[in-house]
Order: sequence, then C-alpha cells, then structure tokens
Amino acid sequence: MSDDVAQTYLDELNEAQREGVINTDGPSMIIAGAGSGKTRVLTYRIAHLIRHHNVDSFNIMALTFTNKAAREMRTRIERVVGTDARNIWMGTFHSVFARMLRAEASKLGFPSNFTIYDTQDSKSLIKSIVKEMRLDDKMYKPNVVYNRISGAKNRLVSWQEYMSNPVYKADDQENGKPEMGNIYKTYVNRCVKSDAMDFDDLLFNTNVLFRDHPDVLNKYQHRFHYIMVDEFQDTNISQYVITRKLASVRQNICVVGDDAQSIYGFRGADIQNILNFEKDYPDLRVVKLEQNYRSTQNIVNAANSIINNNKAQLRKSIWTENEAGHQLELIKATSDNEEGKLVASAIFEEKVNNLLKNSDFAILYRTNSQSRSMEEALRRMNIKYKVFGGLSFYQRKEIKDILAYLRFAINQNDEQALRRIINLPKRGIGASSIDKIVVAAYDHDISFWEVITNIHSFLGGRVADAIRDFATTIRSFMISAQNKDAFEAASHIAKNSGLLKELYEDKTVEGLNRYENVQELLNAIKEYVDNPEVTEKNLGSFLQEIALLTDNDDDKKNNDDAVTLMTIHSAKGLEFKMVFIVGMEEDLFPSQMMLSSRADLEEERRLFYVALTRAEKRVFLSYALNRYRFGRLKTCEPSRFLEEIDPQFIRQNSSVSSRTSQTNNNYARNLVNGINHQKKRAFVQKTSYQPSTDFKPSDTTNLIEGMKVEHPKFGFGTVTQMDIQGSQRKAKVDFDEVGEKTLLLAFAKLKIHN
DNA sequence: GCGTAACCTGTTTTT
DNA sequence: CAGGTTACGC
Repeated sequence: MSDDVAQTYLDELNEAQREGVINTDGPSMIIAGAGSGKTRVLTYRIAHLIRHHNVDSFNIMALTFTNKAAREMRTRIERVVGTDARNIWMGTFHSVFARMLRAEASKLGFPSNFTIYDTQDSKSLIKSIVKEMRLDDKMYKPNVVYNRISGAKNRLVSWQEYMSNPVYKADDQENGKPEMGNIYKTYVNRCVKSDAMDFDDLLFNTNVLFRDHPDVLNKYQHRFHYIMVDEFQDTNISQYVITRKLASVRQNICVVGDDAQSIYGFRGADIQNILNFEKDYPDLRVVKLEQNYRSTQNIVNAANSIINNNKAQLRKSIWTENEAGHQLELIKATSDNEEGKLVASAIFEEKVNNLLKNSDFAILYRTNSQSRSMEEALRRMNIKYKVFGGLSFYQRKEIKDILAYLRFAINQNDEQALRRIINLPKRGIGASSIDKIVVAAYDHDISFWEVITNIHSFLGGRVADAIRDFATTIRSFMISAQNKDAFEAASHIAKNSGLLKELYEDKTVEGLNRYENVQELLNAIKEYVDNPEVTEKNLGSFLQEIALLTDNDDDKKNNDDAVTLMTIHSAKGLEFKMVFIVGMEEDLFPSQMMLSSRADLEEERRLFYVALTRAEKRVFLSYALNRYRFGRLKTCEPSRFLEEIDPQFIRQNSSVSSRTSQTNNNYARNLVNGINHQKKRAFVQKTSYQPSTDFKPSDTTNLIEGMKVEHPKFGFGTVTQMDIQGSQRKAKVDFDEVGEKTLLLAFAKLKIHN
C-alpha cells in the first residue's frame, strides 16, 4: 500500500478515531459508543502497525469474543494490507488460548490433543458426580453447581482456594450446599483424568501456565509486541489477568469497549476491569469515540434516554449528525401469534414501500424460544428468514453421538464420550454394567478404557462379551483416526459404529432429518479436508476446530437474503436498517430472573440499549398481552422499559396498532376473563375437596395428611404420611380393613372425602 | 436390559 | 412444550 492510500484511510476518520489509530505505542483504552466506527478504528490500527511501523503480523495478537467478530476483523484487515495479515494471532479468547494450551499442554500434564468439554458434557459430568457422592440432586442441580464452579474459575479461584475460603464455605452452608467444594474438587480431577478442559479451563489453565512457567510466559511476552482486545467490557477477571500478564513487558496494549454495552455479567464479565485498567496503567491514553454514524437522531436519543436511567456508567455523550428520522413505532398485540403476524406484515409493508431487502430487517428477542411465533408468521407470509442461536448444529443429539465416537477414537480417557457411546446403538450394556466399570476403574486406580480392554478379568457373561466386542470396534477406529484423513476416518467410524445404519432405517420425518444431518457433518469434514489452507487434515485437528464453534458461526447463513432472527446478545456488533425488538413485556424483558437486584436490572437496560443501537433507520417495539410460556398461556404487562423511553421519541398510536387496537382490546379482555374464569374454577375444584363422584388418580395437591380416602380394593382409610421419592409423590394410607399401604399417587385410584 | 407410559421440571443470555 | 426420569412389565 502506498502512502497515498494510507493517507486516504486516515482521511476517512474523525479526530478521535484517528487518535485511536495512530497512537500505537503504550497502553490505551478506546471507549467506543455504539455505531462509532469501533471496528474500523481497530482494523486501521492494525493496518497502521503493519504498514507504517513495519510490525510483523507475527507479533500482533487481537482478541475478540465471537468467532464472527474475529472473522469480520480478519477480512477487513486483509482488505487493507492483504496477505501480510495472515500471521496475526486473531480469534476469540477461547480459541487463541486453546491453541496456546495445545502447544504447551505437556507442561500442565495434558496431552496436546486434550478434549474440550462443552456445557452439556460439563453438566452431565457434574450430574454423575453428584449421584456418585449420594447427594440430593434437588439441592445440587447441575445448572447451579456448574455456574458456581464456572464463577469460581472465572475469578481464578482454584478448588483448593475455594475449599479453604471461609466466605464461600459460609455461603454454601447457608444455601444448604456444604459439599460444593468437594464437588468442585472431584469435577476438576475427573476432567484431568479424562484429559479434558471445559470452556473456563481454557482461560483458567492459561493463567496456571503463565503462573507456574515463567519461561513460557516470557516467550509469549516477547512474541506479542502489540495486543488488542475488542469488547473489553465483556472480559472477566481470568481474561483480564491473561492480557495484563502478556502485555506487561511491552505495555503495548489497546482495549476497545463500551461500558454501556456490557451484557455478559452472567458469564463473569466485570465492568470493574475498565476502571481497574486506569489503575494498572497510570500513563494510559484514553480516547472516546462519541459520534454515532449508524443511526438516526431519534434512535440515538431514545437509546440515550434509556441508558440514562442507569447509575453505573462512564460519562460520555453519544450524538449523531444523521437525519432526525422516524420515531420508534410501538406495536401492541393480544397474543404472541398476533405479535408475529403484525411484525411480519409490518416487514412486508416496509419492504414494499421502501424497496428494501429481507436482509435489511432483524427481529431481536430476549430468549431463543421467542423465535417460534415469529417463524410461523414469516413462513405464512412467505418471507425468507434465518434463525441464529438456539441449538447449534453441533449440539444436535445425532451429531453429538457421532462426535462422541470421533472424540473417543482420539482420546480414550474421554469419560463423557464413553458414557455416550458404550451402549449406542444398543449392545446390551446397561446402566448397572457401566456402574461396574466405574467401580472397577476406581478400585484398581486405572482408566475406564483399561477396564474395558481387560473386561474379562472384572466381569463375565454376555455383557462382558459385548464390552469386548465394543473395545475391538473402538480399536479399529483408533487405527483409522491415526492413519487416515479426517473424512475417511469419520466415514469409517460412522459406518462401522452402527449409528448410520440405525438412522438410515428410521424412516420417520425426524429420522430422515437426522440422517441428513449426519451426512451434512460428513460433508463438513470433507470440506475441511479439501480446504487447501488447512495443513493438518487428521481427525484430531478437525475436532479441535469445531469445539469452539457456535450456531452463529454458520457461514451459509450469511449469504442469503433473509430476515435475521436472533437474541439481542448475539446481535451485538451487527447492524440492520430496521430492527424489531419483540416481546417487550415485563418479566420477559427485563427478564424476571434479573429483577432480584438493581445491578441486574441495569444490565437488562444495557441490553435494551444494545438492541436499539443496532438499527440504522427504524425501530419497532412490540409486545403481546398474552403469551404461551412453557406450554401455559400467561397474561403479560408491557415492559417498564417502554415507559423509560422519553415520550417524544416514540409514537404511541401507530398506524399498525390503531387499526386493530379496539378489536384487540375487546379480544384481549375476553381472553383474559376467560383465563381468569378457568383459573377460578380450577381453584374451587382444588381447594373445596368435593367428594369425587368416581375413583380417580388423586390430584397430588389435594391430598394431605389426615385426609379420609376410599380405594376401590382396600376400602376406606386415612392418609398418614405424604412422601416424595425421586420425582414421584407417594402417600402412606392406613386402611381400615387391610392396614397400611403405600400408594403411588400417579396411579392410585382414590375417592377423597371431607 | 429394554420399551413404554406417565410424570416432573425448568422456564436467560454464550464461549 | 420438551427433555429427562421413573416405574413397571416383559
């Protein structure tokens, strides 16, 4: 690139942006408001380093939070500097440090082909640990335990520190979970035994690596002369410490972020990192990008009027020179289905009136489950759409099953993979046999695989033979994983595991779908192998490649002209001409889970801010007065956020809603009354204990101790004790004729008497 | 050990 | 609603 071109790109920038690009040395922080050209500054900064300071791309590290952001940045940099950018270490925190850990794995006692456990794997491991420890699984739910462990790791608290920390101990005691520390310890040990790391381990263990191996740290400190972090407001402590250590020699660290867009608190992101940053780097240069180039004045002002309700924020003022634009439009609906219809027809109308493409529209929601009603309405109106998020391709059962085989062919210590495949397809190896293998492995302090390969010294009979055959199959898979390329190995394994055959024989619609999915997986592997840029073509490297992918990374989705449906979280960093934010209802957005603390409400508000600032031209907000949630129709209140918007920026009686509002209101009233009516009837039935006219399986809410009941076989009796065993409720009844019986309430035909 | 029927439970966002 | 769990009969 000539100096002319260099001058051109600097000319494109405003003063603040230029400052962000050219001050490359020393620590700097760029506070970048929404739509202020943040990515442009970051890419030009890197281009500037390479072009004007002759920095080798080998010495640059650029960290993002999503694969999509990383890819976007790479293509944009390549557009400016071409292939000179190819050696930049650029990617998500997780993928970059996974790569580093693979290179240094032996120092931590891991093999370099360690497995990465996804959330599902982690939770099912926790589940089996809780079961083995004979703890109450109602108290130690996998979700809760996982979040607790994850939180600890993100704060760099090891299990040793966790167990010796009186604050955690007291906290767990108070919550009735005194064994949490022990579970944490066992969980970590089991991961190590499985040669596996979970998502948080990738960062935690990088910290361990840097702490315990100064030579390794030193090597990377001198390798990375320039470090850049995008979306800095989303870093957790673990990530922050990694970057601080890496930058401590050269001090050339540049972080870009916006405290108003911090929406990953639940993942341990800590706004404090922005504040600490000034303390850790006293000669920090701070640049604020405050001019918004994306949205109309109305959208910017409305967004500001929302975010100003938050107490915790850095002072900055986002402004724009763009046109005033339309007010935000409010769409009121009586049900989620009607909401879908109104949104779809609004899209249709706007599309026709303004000659827009499908891809100019996005429908954003708080939870993935909200996509359903939108999808239906769009399908009916024949509008093409694409849904991001939700269950990713790689999380589908049939795909995870195949992947478990592939994983196990690479790593025989992978416990979660083994549990998944040992009896799939059915080989007559049931739960009790698996328990025996676990026990044998513990008794002799050997791996599951060692038990399986010597099964006849532990077990006899048909099951042992089945396990031996399984081991033989796996051995052949191990050989093909080693000797063949990823595609050949995967095809061999899919065929000979019996999974493909089983799916092929399932001729139901879902079965066909599953079979196609597996074929698609094989195609993806084929593509991977055929890609000339890929140097390592074996199965292990393919698995490493996909371990950190999410549904939002599907490239195929990015080329179609289709309306985008996604959660607000995944919309961060994107922009659309018109944005629909749906489900603006109290308890849904802001989420009811969040109402426990003020800080959490502020994060919800930032989420709303993010959603609004995705839009260039127009924003539509919609809510439904009735919505199906978890199979139940629920009446809803409009979100408090609707009232927080300064009224001058929002149009209350839009054409869309006024057309239908009168009938809607009547309909809604009837609907609500109907529901209340039904609820009332149910209430009467449940609490009045009318003698049943017939013998029925008892309603569990009706039956209480001391109640008189009649049973068709045992006659009259009195309930002496109610009991919950597992997930089922039981009642002990003392019958006048036959004495005490325990009845499973789900099946017990009883008449209840007053 | 397996298939089936009935039951329970969560109901937030993502690498 | 969907995914997971349990009891029961074979």
